[in-house]
Amino acid sequence: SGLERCGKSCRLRWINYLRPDLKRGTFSQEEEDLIIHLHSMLGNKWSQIAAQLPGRTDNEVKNFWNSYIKKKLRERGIDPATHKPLAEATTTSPTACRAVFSDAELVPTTAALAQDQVEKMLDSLKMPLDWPVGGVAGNGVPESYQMPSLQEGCAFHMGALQQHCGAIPSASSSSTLTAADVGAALPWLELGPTDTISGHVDQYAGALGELRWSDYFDGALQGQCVYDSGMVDDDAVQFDDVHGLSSWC
DNA sequence: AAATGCTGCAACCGCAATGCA
DNA sequence: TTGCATTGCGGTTGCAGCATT
Repeated sequence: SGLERCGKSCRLRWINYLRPDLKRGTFSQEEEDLIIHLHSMLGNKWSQIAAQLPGRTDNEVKNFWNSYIKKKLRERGIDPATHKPLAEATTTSPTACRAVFSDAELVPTTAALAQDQVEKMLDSLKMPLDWPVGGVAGNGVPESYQMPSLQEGCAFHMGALQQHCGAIPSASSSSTLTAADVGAALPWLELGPTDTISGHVDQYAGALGELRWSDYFDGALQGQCVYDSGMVDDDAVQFDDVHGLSSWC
């Protein structure tokens, strides 16, 4: 054609349009699910998302998100930016503001957490608890807490933890997770000497490594998934602590 | 048939990171 | 170390094609 393209423009056109290995055509349901899943973990990291989709470019993924998925999620009452129900932004009701967590935000606890460790954790997080145990101090703060579901297999909301504890190793960095990482990220765990915390670290790292797509609960009333049922992986990490964590919103 | 609005997507823009002489 | 070119990336725009009025 008579179009004049600079080198940069040519390169871009090759990458996004002319490359022979591009898949083209509409996105499959599997690709759509994967994009939503990865976006919940990575945000607008289009190149990283596209890297998991053979034959798709970051530009294509970005356009697909902006033109289709975003709209679809909104129609389902989900905020595309946060992957949480839109209702959350307009209400303070504890039952209505239940978070929609992605796998990346969930880290299974260990059975080894002692009750005093749990209490310490909840206290350090300053959670507005709704299960105080053992009376209330003069300042109105419960003296101790009960977290019935904090047992093996339940999960924390990583976003909330991150606000209080700073950087927490992400799933993508789990391969390099060390005891020091966990200790630095989760100081409230007070895991103890190195030789005794390896089990915790292994479990933490292992759980991160096995995180999979699933479990987007709105949970407010029926505990149902806010996304299509086909997008749920039944083998996903069990998340059974929605009740308590809902009060964090 | 014409005007207007909407949508999808290729392309553009600007910035940061990287490579290299 | 410095300066320039190239590459990578994410946000945004322009526009063709389609739908609606």
